[in-house]
Amino acid sequence: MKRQTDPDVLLLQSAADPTRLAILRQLSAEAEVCACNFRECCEVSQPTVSHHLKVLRDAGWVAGERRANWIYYRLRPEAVARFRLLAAQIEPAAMWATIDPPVARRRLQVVQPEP
Amino acid sequence: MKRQTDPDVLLLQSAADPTRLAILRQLSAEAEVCACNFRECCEVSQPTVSHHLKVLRDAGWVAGERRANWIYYRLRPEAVARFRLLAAQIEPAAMWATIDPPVARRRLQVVQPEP
DNA sequence: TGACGATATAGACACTTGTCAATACATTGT
DNA sequence: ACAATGTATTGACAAGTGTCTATATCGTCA
Repeated sequence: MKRQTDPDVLLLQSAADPTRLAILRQLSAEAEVCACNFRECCEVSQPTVSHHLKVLRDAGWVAGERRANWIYYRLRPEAVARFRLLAAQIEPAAMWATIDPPVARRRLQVVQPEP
Repeated sequence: MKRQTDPDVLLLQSAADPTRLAILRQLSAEAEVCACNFRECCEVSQPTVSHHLKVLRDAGWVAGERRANWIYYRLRPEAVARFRLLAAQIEPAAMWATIDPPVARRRLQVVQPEP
């Protein structure tokens, strides 16, 4: 497969799973959630929760803080900000971009992700 | 794997690929792109481009219009809007959500995706 | 009609991913 | 030190994904 060094792709991939999106939604509603509570909203086993939390941690989406036996997770604002920036960049191009005649095979100015 | 009936997950999954994100970015810059031109920005074969365009079409991200031999693709504003709504919903919860004492094992109010 | 170019589909293959059971690790309390 | 509880890791497996080559389909033009 293609190497995915693009951090935006990583951000999207880590969010693009039912269980992980449920975790992100829960963290949007509660600010701080104990790891032990994610089993309820996701209906998966404890190791699976742990696995998904690791994916989200590695992608920068969440951070966990240990308190006694429990680890409380929260959203990382940097990831949220990056995600919103990405969402803002995906938009129908302005109308003036279509005025040139539709010439097939013309050379594209390839779009690059933001560093 | 878990069934993914959640349309937001579908939207994310279809965007979470280097080639497809490149396509979406190109369409954000150009409003209308001939299918034949995507090979340049993605460096993949023609069938692969076609495959990814199908994924994006099925997810509602893009629509193609045939003109003579060529098919011109553009972003669908509905998908863009849905994506932005999703991005707006993922956010660090408000501070007042943390005032209750951190009780492990408390019952969660499970967050559901918007219909 | 037939040739040509653009796009889509089919099939195959390597690789990745999500899941679980079993186990290890960490922290608290007896 | 030991038991109990929460979390992480390991290893295995089925299922999904991205890519290609080969081929089919669609539209245009001579």
